[in-house]
Amino acid sequence: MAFGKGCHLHLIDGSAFIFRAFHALPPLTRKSDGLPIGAVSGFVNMIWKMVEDNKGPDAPTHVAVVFDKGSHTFRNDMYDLYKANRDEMPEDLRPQIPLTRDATRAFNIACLEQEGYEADDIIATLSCQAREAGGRVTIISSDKDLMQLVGGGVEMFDAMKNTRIGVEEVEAKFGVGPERVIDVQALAGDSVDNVPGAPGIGIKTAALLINEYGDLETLLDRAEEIKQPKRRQTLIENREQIELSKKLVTLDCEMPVEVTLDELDVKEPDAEVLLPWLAEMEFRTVTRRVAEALGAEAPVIEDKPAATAPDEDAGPAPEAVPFKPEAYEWVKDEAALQVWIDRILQCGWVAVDTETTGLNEMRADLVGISLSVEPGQACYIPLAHKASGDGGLFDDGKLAEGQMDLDRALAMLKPVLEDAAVLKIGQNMKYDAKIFSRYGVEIAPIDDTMLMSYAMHGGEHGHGMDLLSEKYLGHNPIPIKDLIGSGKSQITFAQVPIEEAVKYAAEDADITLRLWQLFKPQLHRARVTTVYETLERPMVPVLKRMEMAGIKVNRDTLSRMSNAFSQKMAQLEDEIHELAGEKFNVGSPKQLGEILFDKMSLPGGKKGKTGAWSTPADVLEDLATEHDLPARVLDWRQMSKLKSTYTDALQEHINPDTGRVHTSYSIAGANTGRLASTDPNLQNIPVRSEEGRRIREAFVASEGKTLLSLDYSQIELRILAHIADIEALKEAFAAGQDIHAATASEMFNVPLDEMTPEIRRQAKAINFGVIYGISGFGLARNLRIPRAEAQGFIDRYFERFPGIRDYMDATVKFAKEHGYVSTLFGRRIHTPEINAKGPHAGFAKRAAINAPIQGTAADVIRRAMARMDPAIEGLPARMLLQVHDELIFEVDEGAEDKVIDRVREVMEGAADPAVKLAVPLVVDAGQGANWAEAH
DNA sequence: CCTGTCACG
DNA sequence: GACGTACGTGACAGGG
Repeated sequence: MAFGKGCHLHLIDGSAFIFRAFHALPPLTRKSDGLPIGAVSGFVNMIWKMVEDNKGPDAPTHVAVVFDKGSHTFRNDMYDLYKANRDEMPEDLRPQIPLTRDATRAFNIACLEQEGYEADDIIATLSCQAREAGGRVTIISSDKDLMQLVGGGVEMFDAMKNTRIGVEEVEAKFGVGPERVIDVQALAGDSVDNVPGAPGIGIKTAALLINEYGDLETLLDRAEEIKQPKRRQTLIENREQIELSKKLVTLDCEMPVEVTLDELDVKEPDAEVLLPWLAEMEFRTVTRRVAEALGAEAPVIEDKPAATAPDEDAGPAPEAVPFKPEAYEWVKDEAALQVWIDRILQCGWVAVDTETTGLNEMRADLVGISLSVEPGQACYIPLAHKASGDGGLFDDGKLAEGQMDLDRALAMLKPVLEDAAVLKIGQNMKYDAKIFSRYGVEIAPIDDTMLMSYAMHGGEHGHGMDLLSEKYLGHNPIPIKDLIGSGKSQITFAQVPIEEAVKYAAEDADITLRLWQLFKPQLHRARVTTVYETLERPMVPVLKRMEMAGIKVNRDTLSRMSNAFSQKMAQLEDEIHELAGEKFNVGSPKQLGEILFDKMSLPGGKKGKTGAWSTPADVLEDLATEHDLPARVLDWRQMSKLKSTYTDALQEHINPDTGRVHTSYSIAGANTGRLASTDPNLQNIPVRSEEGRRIREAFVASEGKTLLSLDYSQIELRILAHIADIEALKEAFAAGQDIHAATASEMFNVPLDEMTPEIRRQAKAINFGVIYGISGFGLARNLRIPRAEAQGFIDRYFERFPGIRDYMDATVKFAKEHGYVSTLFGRRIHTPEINAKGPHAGFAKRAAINAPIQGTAADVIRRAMARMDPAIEGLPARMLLQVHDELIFEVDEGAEDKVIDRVREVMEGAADPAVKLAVPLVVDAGQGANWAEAH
């Protein structure tokens, strides 16, 4: 196609780009043979982006990539020191130079280079030709040496910063228009290219002089008139050198190029050439994308690591991209953010991390966001960092410089974060999802490295990011303490200087991305993909909604109770002091022990590790039969516990904005698969004692609504019956019998209709003991009976239910062989201590026996929860709390029965279809205006 | 920061 | 033969 008016030529400065890419990007290597290809990869991505982006009205009609050829040019003939201070080309870059040319040809783009000339001269010549032909030119480069070409239809574009450079930008840089740039450069010189210029004169002064005299020649001719003696002398003395410099910096617009503009017309890449080449380079992502765009099938790239690569479990591979905090980008404006968004859309995933002012997701404010799409490449977008102030009373709280508008950044990111085609990767994503949600962004879909670790390594170690990074990437991240301190002098992340924040925050995203790349394929090999996808990951959106909903807590109720407890405690305290004959701190076990066991010489005292007397409740209970003082202390302790932990602390947790209490569930906290509730813990609200149970009256349904409580009846015993395959238990459950009574009947040969509460109580204790990995000692203590008697019960139990012992033995044997035990749904709980010697051994054995039972129950309710939202969709109900075997809902008055039916169906059928339980799951339901009534 | 105690399933 | 033992959690107070 002939080049002429209306045509648009793109000239890509290939040499400059790969140099910049080489230094800016992490040293990526080809997996199969370790060939360094980081710069080529950056180049290919840039080219592909240009191809993709340039389909609009401003699309180029002609394009070429221009390279330097050789190191000797006509400038060296003029000045032998030209570019003489250049370092040797880095060893890892050298092999990438020819590959870049191959890449250009593979994309079917003209590849230009000419002996004796620099790429800049080719660009200059073609630009001039194009301009004369009436066309437009975009030079893809940020090289200042090319800025003299800008103007009259020629502009530049910085591909790495994604910014265009026009006349204004050139003026901003050089202080003169493009046509006078060479004059300024001639005076200022250039240390990079070793252009001498005028000593002592920089760009600022040069621009000043040129603007005053019009151009370099006039300036030099009239140098005598310069007022400043030093400048005058310099210009006069160095005239020759300055004139040489101008020749060096002036690009040759009339060199003999070997191509015509017409030959540079844009051509579609040939899939049959391009795809095999990309595959050979092992660029997985871009190969896939190009194949999609060209409607061709992506060639298979074998995932064949270098022969020297170690086993992936042995630690980080040696070719791993190193961590370089200085490579992380501080995103300051929309253009820079847009570059990241484009990269994310191109690769289809992104690691995301938010920085906030605190750990409470319902109260913390967003301070910044970090992103990473490739190991070693991450950015931080600061949004609400404060300008450095003393943080004191007179700190004006102004925002620091270099930050995007928060709303604007979120508006730009929202489509990506909510894009179903872009996977968002996080470490403990529930936290970030809640933060984003408060800013109107519902992040999805997600992957969570913490939960991947939990699925694969539950029981082996914790799943915090610092630990995972150290263990699996061999990298110790910057501790947050280094930035915000700890204790009293702790500051918020908003007060951290942005330079530091970038290194910390971007590193977190980088680490998360690397962990994800490592874990993702391992999930499958560890056979826990289903566990992760059905039991862990679905908890994130479900718990997010529950936690954000919160539960209404009546402050007045708590406050009144608190006062009542205070009065009662004061009264008890007086009585205790009276009985003791002296005043002491009742709340101090140490002081209490001294009163009881030293002063009063009561029996049964034991000392703990610290040498202080131990005064647990059971010891005091024994003493209470004979003495008033320990009985009063027990009452006091109950009051004290209820007051401090519940009536007082709970009030502090009422969110002032919502009037509700928002707990936070840890998905990966408990080894068995149970959730854990924190800040506050709503899974241990009192219920067993009458006084304690009244705390639940403060947990209320909001106006016009009702609280529902649905809980699994005896779920762990049912699971035991199934797993250990105990006929008698299964039958009792199938018949809907009272399981503890049935156990008692079987063990003690008492007909059900003659069952006494006492016998049933003992059987109940044994049933629980079995689940916990029974021991004579433990049962004896629990039932307060002699150890021999307890052992007799156990023996009899195992006689009647031999399958239980078989299950226990088999489970321990499996754990010893494999190092883990499994739930019915495939969750693995590792038991690293199982082969330990000494007292640890007993613990580990019982934990191994208990884990599949407790864990399966945990899996069941997780499955129910994952299905619950769609099941109750359309009903005026929402799920608020989970307490291991119980779910709490808030529903509109009148909808109770309908919701109970639907929820019960989901809960009772939660094991289906993955596991066909040999026992029915039964759910009991309650309702009321508060939790005490509903339970 | 650790220990003891006690709230829950 | 002695030792130490129910399983899983989290929060608070005391004390070093």
